Amino acid sequence: MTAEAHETDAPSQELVANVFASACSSRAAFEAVTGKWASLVLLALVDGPQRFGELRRQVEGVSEKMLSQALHALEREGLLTRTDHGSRPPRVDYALTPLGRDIATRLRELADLLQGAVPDLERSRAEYDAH
Amino acid sequence: MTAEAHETDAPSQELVANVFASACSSRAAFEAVTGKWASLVLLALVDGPQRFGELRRQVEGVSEKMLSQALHALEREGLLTRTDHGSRPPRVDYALTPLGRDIATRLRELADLLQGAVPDLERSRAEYDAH
DNA sequence: CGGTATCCACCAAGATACTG
DNA sequence: CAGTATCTTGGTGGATACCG
Repeated sequence: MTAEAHETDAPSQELVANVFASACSSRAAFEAVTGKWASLVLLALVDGPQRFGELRRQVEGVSEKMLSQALHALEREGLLTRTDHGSRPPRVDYALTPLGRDIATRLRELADLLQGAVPDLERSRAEYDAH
Repeated sequence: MTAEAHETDAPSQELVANVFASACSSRAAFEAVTGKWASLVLLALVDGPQRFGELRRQVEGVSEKMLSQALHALEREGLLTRTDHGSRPPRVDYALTPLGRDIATRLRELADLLQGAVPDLERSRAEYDAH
């Protein structure tokens, strides 16, 4: 199903996509994009293409397996492209597509917001934990 | 640690927060915010406060347990407030804080982007799956 | 360098039942 | 209505080893 139909017997699809609907494609894409590692990978690529190893080093804590999975998933969604130069030693570059760039830009804003709010966040947590 | 220190023996903290650093508070907040259910809850509250049951119905597929956990986590981060009216029958409202609203707004933009890109996403997936 | 394959531990999360 | 408690399982993701 391309978009959500809230009318019975709707003749055309494409009425309105809805992230809240568990069957909507945008919900799946949203979950893919906001995934633990996928979001950080998108973030890392905002400033330009990167190689596998560069990404691995930049995204602290990611394993090769998880990075590989995240890259495949994002490529599948059409958010990034994989370019194998077929050289020795091997060189593979990952770059954002236009859609990927749009999304990554929003994630960047989100991250900037949170980075700037670190003192607030820590105060709030401490207060909550103190009951 | 409040922010990341990339110099050895840095005398003051607060240099620069970095989502890529696994020990940075902003990374934890980022993961909390982009969590599967938390992000949808924030999204649902953009248009105003909601009750537990309303959220449960709007966020399709969420269980009471997961919703409860997500709400507690977001309250801890200071992104939403819980208001118990202490009445019978019980009524509890959840509303975004200013910071929560900022974050939810970015998530809204992200969701809008993805909802509008549904046809692209589905085409890309189909092409990828066909090898 | 840029990955894949396999094994396995752990925990996120669903189902269910119960309470104020 | 607004949750909490307990149990159970399947998938996530880390560790390790190996391949082009």
